[in-house]
Amino acid sequence: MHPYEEIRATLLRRINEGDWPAGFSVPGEEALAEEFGVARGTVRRALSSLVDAGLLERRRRSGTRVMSRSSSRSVLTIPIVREEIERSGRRYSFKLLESSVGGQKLDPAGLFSGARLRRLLCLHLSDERPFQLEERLINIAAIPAAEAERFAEKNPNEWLLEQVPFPAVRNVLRAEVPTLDDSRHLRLGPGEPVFVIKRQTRREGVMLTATRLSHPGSVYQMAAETDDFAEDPAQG
Amino acid sequence: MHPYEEIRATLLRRINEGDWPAGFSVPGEEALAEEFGVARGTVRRALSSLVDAGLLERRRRSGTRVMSRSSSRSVLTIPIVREEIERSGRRYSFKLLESSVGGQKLDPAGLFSGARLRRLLCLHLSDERPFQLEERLINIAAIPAAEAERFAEKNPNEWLLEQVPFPAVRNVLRAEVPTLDDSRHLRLGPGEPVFVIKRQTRREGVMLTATRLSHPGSVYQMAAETDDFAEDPAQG
DNA sequence: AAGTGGTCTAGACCACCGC
DNA sequence: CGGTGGTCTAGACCACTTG
Repeated sequence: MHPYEEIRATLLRRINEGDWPAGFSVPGEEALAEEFGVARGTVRRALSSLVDAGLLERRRRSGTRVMSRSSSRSVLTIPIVREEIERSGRRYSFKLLESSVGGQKLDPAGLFSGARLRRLLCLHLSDERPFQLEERLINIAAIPAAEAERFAEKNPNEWLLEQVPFPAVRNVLRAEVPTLDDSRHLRLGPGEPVFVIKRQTRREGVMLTATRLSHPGSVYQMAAETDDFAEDPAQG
Repeated sequence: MHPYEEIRATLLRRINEGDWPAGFSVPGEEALAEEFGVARGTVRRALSSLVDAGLLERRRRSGTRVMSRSSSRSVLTIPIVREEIERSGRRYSFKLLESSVGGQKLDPAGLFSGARLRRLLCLHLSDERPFQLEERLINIAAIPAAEAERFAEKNPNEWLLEQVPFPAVRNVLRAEVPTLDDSRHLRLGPGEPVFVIKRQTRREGVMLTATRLSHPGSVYQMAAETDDFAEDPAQG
């Protein structure tokens, strides 16, 4: 175990066991470096890790303080539909149900401020069973190739990742009563809700896509963990 | 803008514009340091940031490569119920509905491997309207004070955060048909689904709590963003 | 065996901000 | 103004893994 890991673990223990309660003013970096017998950079690295995790807050001149935990940050890993299905041992396929090109009438919420848009409705299947219904708007000005693309081989999701591999993404998660399209295409049980992800992607401030993904509630779930959860295996 | 930020932005552009496609072998840290005219530590910092974001992968001896984006990692911020409600300008209150102490019969899934458990059923209200139903199991061996606590002033959530401020957390999110308890307490509309969070917390490998949180689907949603989303404001 | 990334050091200077 | 954290440097040595 490296020095910075031990220092991180020590500081974490002091916080979680109440030695350093919320609001406590942590010794300066120079002082900690002396206490642990390391260079300032090493103790800084341990502190940074705890700042990223939301346990500490640093401010110039006034020093480092223990945060009161008002929220926890978990990492939500959002897989690619096809890979998610194939990893579970099922066969993936998709159908393009609707496709059109247009302007503001496709974007009632005004997210794209009037740009020309490609609209797609696409169903993703797991072993021939409906798994995800995707309704997507793509900004043609930002991604010109989106106007003519047929989406015959590649699904819109993966095609877009080739155009812009790592956009900035925002997801909103909801439990909803199925829409008409949902009921038509997802083959839901009676009373079954849908798990909805509303996603926006941007690159350098320009809105690229807005998407609504709906899934049968009985077959879909997402997991989110704090960074330390995986490194902290349950005891047998 | 600091050198490491500019370097990060440059590398990001090379990846997103296809100069460095998935699988591409990035020049070594020494070479990049020379290209940008900085110390190796500085270029390393930019690389680390992209590794954390999932864009790059580093391996000793074989070098740094561009990842193919098989998933995206978003940060899910999970607020404290009371603060979430009060921030929206409403009045928070809660009711302890059921409370008991027992062993394995409370834990059919066997998560706690037979430990003595405290079980709570608790309703959280926003302006007197049901907002969240909480069913929680607490490991008494790990948190002895949980056996006798009355939860009269503080709700279980916040009381536990005083005992263990920063546990490791795993959340599973689902859209579900309401259970009997949900319908009884959440005052749901006809056909309205519930948004369910199943949460486990651990500290140093020991399971602390297992909780099911259910919310009326019509009033609840969660948001998850990539790190760069906030820094990348939409254009007017 | 060698070359890559991973860690650490000792020091310098800067930027912010509370006093 | 002074003291804190923030950035950067130049160099050393280590650890892993692949050829």
